[in-house]
Amino acid sequence: METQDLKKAGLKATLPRIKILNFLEDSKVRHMSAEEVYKAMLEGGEEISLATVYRVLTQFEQAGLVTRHHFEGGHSVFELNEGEHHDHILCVKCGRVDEFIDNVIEDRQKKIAAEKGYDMTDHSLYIFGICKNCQKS
Amino acid sequence: METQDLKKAGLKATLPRIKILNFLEDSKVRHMSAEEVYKAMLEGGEEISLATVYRVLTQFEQAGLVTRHHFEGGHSVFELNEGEHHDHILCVKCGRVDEFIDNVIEDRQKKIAAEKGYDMTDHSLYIFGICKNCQKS
DNA sequence: ATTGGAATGAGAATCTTTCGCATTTACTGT
DNA sequence: ACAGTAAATGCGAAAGATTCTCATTCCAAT
Repeated sequence: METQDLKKAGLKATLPRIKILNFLEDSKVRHMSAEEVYKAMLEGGEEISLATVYRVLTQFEQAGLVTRHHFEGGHSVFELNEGEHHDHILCVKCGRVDEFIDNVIEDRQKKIAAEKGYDMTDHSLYIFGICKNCQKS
Repeated sequence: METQDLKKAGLKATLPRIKILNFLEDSKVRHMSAEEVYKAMLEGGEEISLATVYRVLTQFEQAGLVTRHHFEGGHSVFELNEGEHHDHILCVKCGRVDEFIDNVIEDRQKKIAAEKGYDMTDHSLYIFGICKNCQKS
């Protein structure tokens, strides 16, 4: 029940929040912009305002339910937090996204932050390249 | 002579481009938004249009003269390419930016790209944390 | 000096995201 | 179940960053 998840996260279980959370959980696509969530809701016959989608996604982010990624072109995409932390590798030609976890890198980052006198809170790592498919063409 | 640098980069040596390149080279600050470059030019008594600043910075990016970073809040900053590649660690409180290079991480990235079948072209790594100064307060 | 094509200036337009405020909704105690 | 209250939503307007349009100007090769 999503209601429980929301309350656990300290959020009132309102209809828009339940619908959006549901949608993110059911969606096959892992990275969605606010606009895409909004459109998908409308197509699903749900009445919702774009402003609310933004508000809810921001709240979800603060509550730790989703992660916001800043992509090119000045727009953000959101990703439901499930399973472990991971980083991304993406194809600059077709936009394909893969995920990976690498403990060596994770550890080095902590070490570097410490060396520089930082108390590390987070990090963001993207590898860009050309995926197997796009290399053929 | 900046004129040469521009021509080498395949760009016509126009006044706005020369002025902006000059400014980036002389500036103490390494990371500048288009708006900041624009304001600095105006204050320096140079007549220039904001649209041109954007155009020129984008061209510089394509020509490999500068690197564009996508920061929070949906705005970009530009950094003159000089010296070696490096990554960034930044303070989430005061916005301070430090730089670092770590060959262990660089190597792991190449390895990961290869494993996933990607031909790696680039990467982007940011560590976020609280800097020494901000930890006190 | 002349000229064709690229670059610029100015402001409008676009895109993403946020804000303000009137209305509605969800939780609390009755 | 019911009313009260604070929080959440919808809507359109607004903001901020970036891009576009097109008339004018500049560069560089002749």
